Amino acid sequence: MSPRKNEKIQEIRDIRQHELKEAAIELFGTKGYAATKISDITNKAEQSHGLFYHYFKSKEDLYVKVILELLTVIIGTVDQAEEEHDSPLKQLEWLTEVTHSGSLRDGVHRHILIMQALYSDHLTQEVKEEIVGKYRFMVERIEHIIIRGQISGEFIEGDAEELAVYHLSLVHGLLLTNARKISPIKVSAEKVLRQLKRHPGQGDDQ
Amino acid sequence: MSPRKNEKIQEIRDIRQHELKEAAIELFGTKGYAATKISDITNKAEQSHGLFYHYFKSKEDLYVKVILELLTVIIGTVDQAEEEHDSPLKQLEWLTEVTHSGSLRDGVHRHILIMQALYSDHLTQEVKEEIVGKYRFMVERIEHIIIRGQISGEFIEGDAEELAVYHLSLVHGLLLTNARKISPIKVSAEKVLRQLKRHPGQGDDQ
DNA sequence: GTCTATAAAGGGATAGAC
DNA sequence: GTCTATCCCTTTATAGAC
Repeated sequence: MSPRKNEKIQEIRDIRQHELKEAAIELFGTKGYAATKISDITNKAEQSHGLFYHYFKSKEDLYVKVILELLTVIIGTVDQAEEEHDSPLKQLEWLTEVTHSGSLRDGVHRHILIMQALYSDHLTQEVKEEIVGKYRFMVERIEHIIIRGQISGEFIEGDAEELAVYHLSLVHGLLLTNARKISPIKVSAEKVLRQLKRHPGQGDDQ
Repeated sequence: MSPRKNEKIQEIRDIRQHELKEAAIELFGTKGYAATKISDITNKAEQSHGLFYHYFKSKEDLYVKVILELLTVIIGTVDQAEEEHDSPLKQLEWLTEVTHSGSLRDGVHRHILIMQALYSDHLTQEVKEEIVGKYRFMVERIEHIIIRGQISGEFIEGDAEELAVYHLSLVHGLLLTNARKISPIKVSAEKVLRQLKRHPGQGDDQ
């Protein structure tokens, strides 16, 4: 078998796996893990049922791989926010916008999926810990941005961890609210950051 | 059969049904609808598997009944907030506290369950509309409280519907964050209402 | 009203042909 | 690498005895 041939085969493998992952993200994110059937995933990815098991050991295998990849991407987004913007306020504004952007396919399902994963109880202890660890790391990064914002005077005073929880809870709550189409609103980063931003003119002892 | 006897039988029916509903609320709320087995419910309620079908037509039947009842209870809580407190700010503070109170069993699972129901897609159109209708009614009630708070000058200006969505999203996001035990915090109504409360001293043109 | 046993269906996973 | 057919376990739902 020529090296050229191997390359081609590897390319096909990558494409098929990617198709399944993309389908899975949307389905897991909307229906949840338990309610999503293998056949739902393969149908959406336009593959046969059997082929699934050529690429993933099991439904849970795919699930865990997808979650961990998404967490890595999200952490990468935090990196990007810190690289591309100077002020902590601008960093969180940009992050918030990115999180809510991409009409469905992009950011939203991915974040919803992470939330569900953190909340689910069907994973083994080890896997769960790996996921929680990555998530915690992300929260800590937000926390540090908030601390720098407090020092610069852009953000209100208070326990940074608690403020991070309030901020992320609002972001995630809005994602869920917009995911179901009941009272969808255009999320604005400025409005999200209302609860974190310092109001000039009061207690300005900087 | 004496009337006394019928009463007794009815009482047993009510108790059994209630036990199943309570168990279902906790399980649906933590594991989700699809992942919850009938046997999970009957085990928790300490009943036999078969008895379930003596009280409910199906798993979905129980689910729908529970959701609709919970929505009625939540709307009743909004009524209570308006009866027992005068100022819109106090009303929302009280509601927020009540929602996050009751260490697990009480409020929290119930609200999480509602959120999941609004977001799920396995229900028939009619049932879904009934649920969404009740939920919308609740959101409108919050909206009206916000409008009154804007008139009284307690709340910031802006589209009341949008403000209601931000408020409820934060409340729900915090419920979810606290439900998984990753970074649990003591939710304070005052902090939740930071994003809604007017800051004295700026634009005070009342 | 309550239980155990069983039927019926659904869906995850595998086998084997192409 | 891909597909169809099938296995088999899990879970919903029913039957029938007590």
